[in-house]
Amino acid sequence: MDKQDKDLKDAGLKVTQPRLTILRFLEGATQKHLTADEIYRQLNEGGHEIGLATVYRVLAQFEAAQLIHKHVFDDGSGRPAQACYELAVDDHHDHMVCVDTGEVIEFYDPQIEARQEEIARQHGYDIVDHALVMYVRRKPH
Amino acid sequence: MDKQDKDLKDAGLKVTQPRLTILRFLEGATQKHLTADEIYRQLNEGGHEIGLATVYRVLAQFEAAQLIHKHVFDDGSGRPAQACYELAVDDHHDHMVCVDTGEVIEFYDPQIEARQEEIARQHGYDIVDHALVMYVRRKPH
DNA sequence: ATTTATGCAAATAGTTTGCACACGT
DNA sequence: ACGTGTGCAAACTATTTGCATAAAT
Repeated sequence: MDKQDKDLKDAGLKVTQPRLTILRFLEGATQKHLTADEIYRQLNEGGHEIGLATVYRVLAQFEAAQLIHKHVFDDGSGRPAQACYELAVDDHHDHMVCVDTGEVIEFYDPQIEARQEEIARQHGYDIVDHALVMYVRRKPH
Repeated sequence: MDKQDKDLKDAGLKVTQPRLTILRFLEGATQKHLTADEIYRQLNEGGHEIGLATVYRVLAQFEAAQLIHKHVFDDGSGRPAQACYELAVDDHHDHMVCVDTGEVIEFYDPQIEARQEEIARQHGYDIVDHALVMYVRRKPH
Protein backbone atom coordinates (compact mmCIF):
# COMPACT_ATOMS: atom_id res chain seq x y z
CA MET A 1 0.00 0.00 0.00
CA ASP A 2 1.58 3.26 -1.05
CA LYS A 3 1.32 6.66 0.52
CA GLN A 4 -1.61 8.08 -1.44
CA ASP A 5 -3.45 4.84 -0.95
CA LYS A 6 -3.07 5.22 2.77
CA ASP A 7 -4.00 8.89 2.72
CA LEU A 8 -7.29 8.06 1.05
CA LYS A 9 -8.10 5.24 3.45
CA ASP A 10 -7.23 7.45 6.41
CA ALA A 11 -9.66 10.00 5.06
CA GLY A 12 -12.35 7.34 5.03
CA LEU A 13 -12.47 7.28 1.25
CA LYS A 14 -12.56 4.15 -0.83
CA VAL A 15 -9.43 3.90 -2.96
CA THR A 16 -10.64 4.40 -6.51
CA GLN A 17 -8.81 5.13 -9.69
CA PRO A 18 -10.01 8.73 -10.07
CA ARG A 19 -9.27 9.62 -6.46
CA LEU A 20 -5.78 8.17 -6.65
CA THR A 21 -5.12 9.85 -9.95
CA ILE A 22 -6.21 13.24 -8.71
CA LEU A 23 -4.33 12.98 -5.44
CA ARG A 24 -1.12 11.95 -7.19
CA PHE A 25 -1.56 14.70 -9.71
CA LEU A 26 -1.93 17.32 -7.00
CA GLU A 27 1.16 16.04 -5.23
CA GLY A 28 3.20 16.04 -8.39
CA ALA A 29 1.94 19.28 -9.86
CA THR A 30 4.37 22.10 -10.45
CA GLN A 31 1.61 24.61 -9.85
CA LYS A 32 0.32 24.59 -6.29
CA HIS A 33 -3.01 26.29 -6.95
CA LEU A 34 -5.24 24.68 -9.53
CA THR A 35 -8.83 25.09 -10.65
CA ALA A 36 -11.13 22.11 -11.13
CA ASP A 37 -11.04 22.69 -14.82
CA GLU A 38 -7.25 22.82 -14.98
CA ILE A 39 -7.05 19.53 -13.13
CA TYR A 40 -9.68 18.00 -15.40
CA ARG A 41 -8.04 19.19 -18.56
CA GLN A 42 -4.49 18.32 -17.62
CA LEU A 43 -5.42 14.82 -16.49
CA ASN A 44 -7.36 14.09 -19.63
CA GLU A 45 -4.63 15.49 -21.82
CA GLY A 46 -2.27 13.23 -19.91
CA GLY A 47 -4.31 10.19 -20.84
CA HIS A 48 -6.32 9.83 -17.65
CA GLU A 49 -10.00 9.69 -18.49
CA ILE A 50 -11.89 11.42 -15.72
CA GLY A 51 -15.16 13.30 -15.95
CA LEU A 52 -15.33 16.90 -14.87
CA ALA A 53 -18.16 16.08 -12.46
CA THR A 54 -15.95 13.50 -10.83
CA VAL A 55 -13.16 16.00 -10.44
CA TYR A 56 -15.54 18.32 -8.62
CA ARG A 57 -16.90 15.51 -6.47
CA VAL A 58 -13.48 14.23 -5.54
CA LEU A 59 -12.18 17.70 -4.76
CA ALA A 60 -15.18 18.29 -2.50
CA GLN A 61 -14.45 15.06 -0.69
CA PHE A 62 -10.80 15.89 -0.36
CA GLU A 63 -11.71 19.24 1.03
CA ALA A 64 -14.09 17.72 3.55
CA ALA A 65 -11.31 15.35 4.53
CA GLN A 66 -8.91 18.28 4.88
CA LEU A 67 -6.60 16.77 2.31
CA ILE A 68 -6.82 19.96 0.30
CA HIS A 69 -7.93 23.55 0.76
CA LYS A 70 -10.28 25.43 -1.49
CA HIS A 71 -9.85 29.12 -2.25
CA VAL A 72 -12.12 31.52 -4.02
CA PHE A 73 -9.98 34.44 -5.06
CA ASP A 74 -12.29 37.14 -6.26
CA ASP A 75 -9.97 38.22 -9.02
CA GLY A 76 -11.38 41.69 -8.61
CA SER A 77 -11.82 41.99 -12.36
CA GLY A 78 -15.48 41.22 -11.96
CA ARG A 79 -16.29 38.07 -14.00
CA PRO A 80 -17.28 34.76 -12.44
CA ALA A 81 -15.00 33.66 -9.65
CA GLN A 82 -13.37 30.28 -10.12
CA ALA A 83 -12.33 28.28 -7.12
CA CYS A 84 -8.85 26.85 -6.88
CA TYR A 85 -7.48 24.05 -4.79
CA GLU A 86 -4.19 23.28 -3.14
CA LEU A 87 -2.84 20.34 -1.20
CA ALA A 88 -3.22 20.81 2.53
CA VAL A 89 0.06 21.05 4.35
CA ASP A 90 0.57 21.39 8.08
CA ASP A 91 1.43 25.03 8.06
CA HIS A 92 -1.29 27.56 7.67
CA HIS A 93 -0.67 30.46 5.35
CA ASP A 94 -2.43 33.32 3.62
CA HIS A 95 -2.23 34.51 0.03
CA MET A 96 -1.20 37.38 -2.14
CA VAL A 97 -2.49 37.39 -5.70
CA CYS A 98 -0.79 39.49 -8.33
CA VAL A 99 -3.54 41.28 -10.21
CA ASP A 100 -1.39 41.50 -13.31
CA THR A 101 -0.05 37.99 -13.61
CA GLY A 102 -2.44 35.97 -11.49
CA GLU A 103 0.56 34.61 -9.64
CA VAL A 104 -0.18 33.39 -6.12
CA ILE A 105 2.30 34.06 -3.33
CA GLU A 106 1.92 32.46 0.08
CA PHE A 107 2.88 34.05 3.35
CA TYR A 108 2.41 33.63 7.05
CA ASP A 109 2.56 36.30 9.69
CA PRO A 110 2.25 35.40 13.36
CA GLN A 111 1.39 38.96 14.34
CA ILE A 112 -1.57 39.05 12.02
CA GLU A 113 -2.71 35.65 13.18
CA ALA A 114 -2.49 36.70 16.80
CA ARG A 115 -4.37 39.95 16.22
CA GLN A 116 -7.16 38.10 14.49
CA GLU A 117 -7.65 35.82 17.45
CA GLU A 118 -7.58 38.76 19.74
CA ILE A 119 -10.10 40.74 17.74
CA ALA A 120 -12.53 37.85 17.45
CA ARG A 121 -12.21 37.24 21.18
CA GLN A 122 -12.95 40.87 21.96
CA HIS A 123 -16.17 40.59 20.00
CA GLY A 124 -17.12 37.39 21.78
CA TYR A 125 -16.39 35.04 18.92
CA ASP A 126 -14.16 32.09 18.15
CA ILE A 127 -12.52 31.90 14.75
CA VAL A 128 -13.68 28.94 12.72
CA ASP A 129 -11.69 29.84 9.67
CA HIS A 130 -10.31 32.89 8.01
CA ALA A 131 -9.17 34.10 4.66
CA LEU A 132 -6.77 36.92 4.05
CA VAL A 133 -6.03 37.74 0.47
CA MET A 134 -4.01 40.72 -0.65
CA TYR A 135 -4.33 41.74 -4.25
CA VAL A 136 -0.99 43.14 -5.21
CA ARG A 137 1.07 44.50 -8.06
CA ARG A 138 4.80 44.25 -8.54
CA LYS A 139 6.40 47.40 -7.22
CA PRO A 140 7.82 49.58 -9.99
CA HIS A 141 11.57 49.05 -10.06
CA MET B 1 -29.85 69.20 -6.61
CA ASP B 2 -29.79 66.90 -3.61
CA LYS B 3 -26.94 64.88 -2.22
CA GLN B 4 -27.48 61.62 -4.10
CA ASP B 5 -27.97 63.57 -7.28
CA LYS B 6 -24.60 65.16 -6.83
CA ASP B 7 -22.92 61.89 -5.88
CA LEU B 8 -24.08 60.36 -9.14
CA LYS B 9 -22.93 63.30 -11.23
CA ASP B 10 -19.59 63.33 -9.47
CA ALA B 11 -19.22 59.70 -10.36
CA GLY B 12 -19.78 60.57 -13.99
CA LEU B 13 -23.13 58.82 -14.07
CA LYS B 14 -26.24 60.26 -15.59
CA VAL B 15 -28.90 60.78 -12.96
CA THR B 16 -31.57 58.24 -13.74
CA GLN B 17 -34.47 56.96 -11.74
CA PRO B 18 -33.05 53.47 -11.06
CA ARG B 19 -29.65 54.81 -10.04
CA LEU B 20 -31.16 57.32 -7.67
CA THR B 21 -33.54 54.77 -6.23
CA ILE B 22 -30.81 52.26 -5.58
CA LEU B 23 -28.43 54.80 -4.10
CA ARG B 24 -31.09 56.15 -1.76
CA PHE B 25 -32.12 52.67 -0.79
CA LEU B 26 -28.56 51.77 0.11
CA GLU B 27 -28.19 54.89 2.19
CA GLY B 28 -31.41 54.30 4.00
CA ALA B 29 -31.11 50.56 4.48
CA THR B 30 -31.01 49.17 7.99
CA GLN B 31 -28.85 46.32 6.77
CA LYS B 32 -25.43 47.43 5.59
CA HIS B 33 -24.60 44.38 3.50
CA LEU B 34 -27.06 43.47 0.79
CA THR B 35 -27.10 41.09 -2.15
CA ALA B 36 -28.25 42.16 -5.59
CA ASP B 37 -31.31 40.03 -5.17
CA GLU B 38 -32.21 41.52 -1.81
CA ILE B 39 -31.95 44.99 -3.25
CA TYR B 40 -34.02 43.99 -6.25
CA ARG B 41 -36.70 42.30 -4.21
CA GLN B 42 -36.99 44.95 -1.54
CA LEU B 43 -37.22 47.77 -4.05
CA ASN B 44 -39.90 46.05 -6.07
CA GLU B 45 -41.87 45.13 -2.98
CA GLY B 46 -41.59 48.77 -2.02
CA GLY B 47 -43.24 49.82 -5.23
CA HIS B 48 -40.13 50.70 -7.21
CA GLU B 49 -40.13 48.82 -10.48
CA ILE B 50 -36.55 47.96 -11.35
CA GLY B 51 -35.27 45.01 -13.32
CA LEU B 52 -32.78 42.65 -11.74
CA ALA B 53 -30.38 43.18 -14.63
CA THR B 54 -30.48 46.88 -13.98
CA VAL B 55 -29.70 46.33 -10.33
CA TYR B 56 -26.62 44.37 -11.32
CA ARG B 57 -25.59 46.95 -13.88
CA VAL B 58 -26.03 49.84 -11.51
CA LEU B 59 -24.20 48.08 -8.72
CA ALA B 60 -21.31 47.38 -11.08
CA GLN B 61 -21.20 51.04 -12.04
CA PHE B 62 -21.34 52.14 -8.43
CA GLU B 63 -18.52 49.78 -7.62
CA ALA B 64 -16.42 51.10 -10.47
CA ALA B 65 -17.11 54.60 -9.18
CA GLN B 66 -16.10 53.53 -5.69
CA LEU B 67 -19.51 54.49 -4.35
CA ILE B 68 -19.93 51.00 -2.98
CA HIS B 69 -17.82 47.96 -2.22
CA LYS B 70 -18.52 44.44 -3.34
CA HIS B 71 -17.78 41.41 -1.18
CA VAL B 72 -17.87 37.75 -2.01
CA PHE B 73 -18.05 35.92 1.27
CA ASP B 74 -17.47 32.28 0.51
CA ASP B 75 -19.99 31.11 3.07
CA GLY B 76 -17.85 28.03 3.49
CA SER B 77 -20.93 25.83 3.21
CA GLY B 78 -20.04 25.11 -0.38
CA ARG B 79 -23.00 26.29 -2.51
CA PRO B 80 -22.75 29.17 -4.94
CA ALA B 81 -21.27 32.29 -3.47
CA GLN B 82 -23.47 35.37 -3.63
CA ALA B 83 -21.90 38.76 -3.72
CA CYS B 84 -23.05 41.46 -1.37
CA TYR B 85 -22.62 45.18 -1.54
CA GLU B 86 -22.22 47.98 0.96
CA LEU B 87 -21.96 51.72 0.69
CA ALA B 88 -18.41 52.94 0.57
CA VAL B 89 -17.44 55.06 3.51
CA ASP B 90 -14.14 56.75 4.13
CA ASP B 91 -12.89 54.32 6.68
CA HIS B 92 -11.60 50.98 5.53
CA HIS B 93 -12.61 47.92 7.51
CA ASP B 94 -12.54 44.15 7.35
CA HIS B 95 -15.25 41.62 8.10
CA MET B 96 -16.20 38.82 10.42
CA VAL B 97 -19.03 36.58 9.28
CA CYS B 98 -20.84 34.40 11.79
CA VAL B 99 -21.11 30.95 10.25
CA ASP B 100 -24.25 30.23 12.26
CA THR B 101 -26.28 33.37 11.74
CA GLY B 102 -24.72 34.93 8.66
CA GLU B 103 -24.34 38.14 10.63
CA VAL B 104 -21.60 40.43 9.39
CA ILE B 105 -19.42 42.31 11.87
CA GLU B 106 -17.00 44.97 10.77
CA PHE B 107 -13.69 45.72 12.36
CA TYR B 108 -10.50 47.60 11.74
CA ASP B 109 -7.09 46.87 13.13
CA PRO B 110 -4.17 49.18 12.42
CA GLN B 111 -1.62 46.55 13.36
CA ILE B 112 -2.95 44.11 10.81
CA GLU B 113 -3.11 46.82 8.18
CA ALA B 114 0.46 47.82 8.85
CA ARG B 115 1.74 44.27 8.77
CA GLN B 116 0.08 43.69 5.45
CA GLU B 117 1.79 46.67 3.91
CA GLU B 118 5.05 45.52 5.36
CA ILE B 119 4.71 41.97 4.09
CA ALA B 120 3.77 43.05 0.60
CA ARG B 121 6.70 45.42 0.57
CA GLN B 122 9.11 42.70 1.63
CA HIS B 123 7.98 40.63 -1.31
CA GLY B 124 8.40 43.53 -3.69
CA TYR B 125 4.73 44.29 -4.15
CA ASP B 126 2.31 47.12 -3.59
CA ILE B 127 -1.13 46.33 -2.23
CA VAL B 128 -3.90 47.16 -4.65
CA ASP B 129 -6.65 45.82 -2.46
CA HIS B 130 -7.09 43.25 0.21
CA ALA B 131 -9.80 41.20 1.81
CA LEU B 132 -9.69 39.74 5.27
CA VAL B 133 -12.67 37.72 6.32
CA MET B 134 -12.84 35.76 9.53
CA TYR B 135 -15.52 33.10 9.74
CA VAL B 136 -16.52 33.00 13.37
CA ARG B 137 -18.92 31.43 15.83
CA ARG B 138 -20.29 33.00 18.99
CA LYS B 139 -18.15 31.86 21.89
CA PRO B 140 -19.98 29.40 24.16
CA HIS B 141 -21.07 31.07 27.43
C1' DA C 1 -23.34 -9.55 -4.23
C1' DT C 2 -23.61 -5.17 -2.38
C1' DT C 3 -22.54 -0.85 -1.77
C1' DT C 4 -20.45 3.15 -3.41
C1' DA C 5 -18.35 5.72 -7.33
C1' DT C 6 -18.34 7.37 -12.03
C1' DG C 7 -19.71 9.47 -16.46
C1' DC C 8 -22.82 11.79 -19.02
C1' DA C 9 -26.18 15.02 -19.78
C1' DA C 10 -29.45 17.90 -17.86
C1' DA C 11 -30.28 21.12 -14.04
C1' DT C 12 -29.02 25.11 -11.11
C1' DA C 13 -27.70 29.67 -9.32
C1' DG C 14 -25.85 33.86 -9.89
C1' DT C 15 -24.78 37.04 -13.06
C1' DT C 16 -24.29 39.04 -17.80
C1' DT C 17 -25.77 40.45 -22.40
C1' DG C 18 -28.49 41.46 -26.94
C1' DC C 19 -31.92 44.03 -28.45
C1' DA C 20 -36.01 47.04 -28.87
C1' DC C 21 -37.88 50.66 -26.42
C1' DA C 22 -37.93 54.51 -22.91
C1' DC C 23 -35.52 58.23 -20.57
C1' DG C 24 -32.45 62.23 -19.60
C1' DT C 25 -30.36 66.29 -21.36
C1' DA D 1 -33.37 64.69 -31.47
C1' DC D 2 -29.35 62.01 -29.62
C1' DG D 3 -26.95 59.15 -26.90
C1' DT D 4 -27.65 56.35 -22.77
C1' DG D 5 -30.08 53.58 -19.80
C1' DT D 6 -33.55 50.03 -18.93
C1' DG D 7 -36.37 45.79 -19.05
C1' DC D 8 -37.00 41.44 -20.62
C1' DA D 9 -35.58 37.16 -22.01
C1' DA D 10 -31.99 34.47 -23.55
C1' DA D 11 -27.03 33.39 -22.79
C1' DC D 12 -23.15 32.18 -19.87
C1' DT D 13 -20.08 30.19 -16.32
C1' DA D 14 -18.94 27.50 -12.71
C1' DT D 15 -20.68 23.93 -10.31
C1' DT D 16 -24.08 20.28 -8.91
C1' DT D 17 -27.22 16.43 -9.50
C1' DG D 18 -30.16 12.35 -11.46
C1' DC D 19 -29.66 8.24 -13.23
C1' DA D 20 -27.92 4.06 -15.38
C1' DT D 21 -23.59 1.71 -15.45
C1' DA D 22 -19.09 0.33 -13.60
C1' DA D 23 -15.87 -0.42 -9.72
C1' DA D 24 -14.32 -1.77 -5.32
C1' DT D 25 -14.70 -4.73 -1.31
